Amino acid sequence: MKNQKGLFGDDSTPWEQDDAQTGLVASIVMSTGPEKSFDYLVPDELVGEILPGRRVYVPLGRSNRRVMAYCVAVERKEYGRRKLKYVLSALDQQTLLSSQMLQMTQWMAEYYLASWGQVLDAVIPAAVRGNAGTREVTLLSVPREVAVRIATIKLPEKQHHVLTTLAASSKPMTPGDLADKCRCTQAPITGLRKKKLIESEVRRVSHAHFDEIDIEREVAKTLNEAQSSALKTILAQVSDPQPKPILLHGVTGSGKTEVYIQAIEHVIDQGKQAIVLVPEISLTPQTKQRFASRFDRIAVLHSHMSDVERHWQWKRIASGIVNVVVGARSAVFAPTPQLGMIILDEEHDTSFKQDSMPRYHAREVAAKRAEYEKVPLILGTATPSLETYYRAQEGQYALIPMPHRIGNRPLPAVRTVDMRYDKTASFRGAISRQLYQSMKRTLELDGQIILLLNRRGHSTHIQCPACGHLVECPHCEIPLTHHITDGSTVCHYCDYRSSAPRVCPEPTCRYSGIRFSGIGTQKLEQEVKSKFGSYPIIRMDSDTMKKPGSHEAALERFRSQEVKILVGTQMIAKGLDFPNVTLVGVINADTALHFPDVRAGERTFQLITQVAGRTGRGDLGGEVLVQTLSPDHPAIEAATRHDYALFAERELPFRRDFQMTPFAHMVRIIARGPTQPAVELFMQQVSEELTRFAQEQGGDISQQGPAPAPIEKLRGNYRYHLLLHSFDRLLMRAAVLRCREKVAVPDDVLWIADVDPIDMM
DNA sequence: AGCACGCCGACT
DNA sequence: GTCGGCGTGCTC
Repeated sequence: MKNQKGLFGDDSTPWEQDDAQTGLVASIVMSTGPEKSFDYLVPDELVGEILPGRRVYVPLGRSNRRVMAYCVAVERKEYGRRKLKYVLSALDQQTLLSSQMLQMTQWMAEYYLASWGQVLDAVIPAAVRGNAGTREVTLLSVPREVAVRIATIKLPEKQHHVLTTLAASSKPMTPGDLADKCRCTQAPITGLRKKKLIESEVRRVSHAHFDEIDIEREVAKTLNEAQSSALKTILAQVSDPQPKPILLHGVTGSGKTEVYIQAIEHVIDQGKQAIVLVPEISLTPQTKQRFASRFDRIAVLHSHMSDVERHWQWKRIASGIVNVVVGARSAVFAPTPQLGMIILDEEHDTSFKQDSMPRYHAREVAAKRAEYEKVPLILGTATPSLETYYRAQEGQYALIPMPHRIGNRPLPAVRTVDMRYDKTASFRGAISRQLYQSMKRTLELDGQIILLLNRRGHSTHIQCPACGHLVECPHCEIPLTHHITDGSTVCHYCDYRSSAPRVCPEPTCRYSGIRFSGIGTQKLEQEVKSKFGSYPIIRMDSDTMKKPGSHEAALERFRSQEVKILVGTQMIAKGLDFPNVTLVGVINADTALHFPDVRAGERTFQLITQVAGRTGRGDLGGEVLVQTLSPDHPAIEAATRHDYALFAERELPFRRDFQMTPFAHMVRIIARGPTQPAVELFMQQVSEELTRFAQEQGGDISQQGPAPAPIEKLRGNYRYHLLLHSFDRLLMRAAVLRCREKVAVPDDVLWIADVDPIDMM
């Protein structure tokens, strides 16, 4: 290309051009590079091809290098005296994003401090962007005016045969197919194309085909009174022009899924689609089948899908063929053309939060999408997140309580086992005498047992085994982390440091055996084997469940009752429905409780409640034993009583006082790099800039840290973090943006801002 | 993110 | 004189 300046007419400086110009202007955003949006002119020949929600190529910079970008708006408007370049070409022949999706992604970019383009990259699967499983083909057809006079055209024999064959075909053909059918080479075809008797079109076609899941049909179940009433409330929102999100707060086993299914049936009757979001781990065949047995034309999206299939499913959904989309987190972006409802099951589940940029929470994104599409969002759970519960309390969300199980089955009795006294009884294992006896009794009655142990490698808090006293930071009330190497303790929130106590600091106790404890599932498995060697046992944790399909296989062995005892981490706490499970044992309820995390109590409550819900589902009843060193902890106590309201009542004031969710907004800043001092210094500078900004603005932003992250070193990188709290979201956002602008980042340091953080490690 | 520009030191 | 190091700033 020659002198690019010439492209823009004259080279006069802006102040020489008085009149503002008008034209068709496309706003575009890039996924990489500058974050702001750019304006380009749409050339006449591309009008109708350059549309919002499609990708385009544009020239950028002095060298006019060709970059890919998303078109987010097209508008005929005055663009002042600026010189605008022209869009080069369109990349997509179809629109990838509806206007609501564009709005929603713009909101995501603003809220999660990401660039719009980066969000769009996360929303459109790479498989779709790359047109996986398709290829370009040339399709030949006979123009109408040629077809009518075909008999009158004088042609060599071969060409005539080819032309009549093609004209007789109902569909356009590829050159290869046509040649095969006419038993000739490409030569006559090329001849006809040259004579303009055959026209060609280049199109992208998919060669992929996947069979629909063929599953036994199931008929609708009759709803009980609570379910019918829930359905009625939901349907009222469906017909509301401005529907509210709904919290379906139903205890484990209250029959929420059947309510979802019947609500979806109504949505489908209206010719609309529903999206069902489930936690990552729940995408096991059971969930799949539950929905597939009730709906035709369902798309199940899961993480182990090939690019080709993902693209194929995306296209199917976009075409409107699919009635129901079931999937994890990212299914919230499913391109349903006429969305009628979003359901988010197990609303409290942390796997709805994305752990890479943009770090969105599917629940929040779903709420936004539902708002823009004017459809109801149904949040179902037995243990709502406090964020959702608080919104329901405030009337922002509608609330449907379902406090009883189906068939009025009682919730299982939950008993705590106070582990503080086992030490004196010269007992050293992970299984207390009470639990041992219950297990023995259960096995004798041919029942099944689930043992939960939430082992984490770094559960290095210090707790007195005699009195249960926990060593906490004097400033944050967060458990101090014990460093075995140098005998020190650190608060990973505010960096308070002291040396590890030799005796229990509790004046009435002073026990000299104070230590940090930790036992993993592997060790537990051994202990169970030595005690109940004659019974088959299976262990499920991330170590034993690495192979794809192993999860399903393990659960099948348990379902068939071949295996009597299931030992595992929190992956076994969710959604399993085995009527023969009559005993659940929580080996150490305190592991989640003493995480250096603002939600530690909430997590503990949820975990115990959810795992307790795995029993008492059949006619045999069920019992739950919770082993703990802190039986009086509010979260554990509330969980043993199945009393969510009690838990919330105690936890919310604490959250308010400490300026935490759901009252205040939080942003966690994490930096990492291969050299510890560089990361530490950088975070110091970030912290100073934040303080300066807050002072300058006279706003209230509180800071915890910087401190080394609980996982101080990960894959060779030192990690530091810093937690911001504020009631003013926009102020805090501005503070982070200021740091991005002002604080110089060393080459080997990487940092990110996590909005509404969940993972504090 | 790229890429040009530009302002310094080392070389034919 | 000019080749090339990478710090700075802009890209519709």
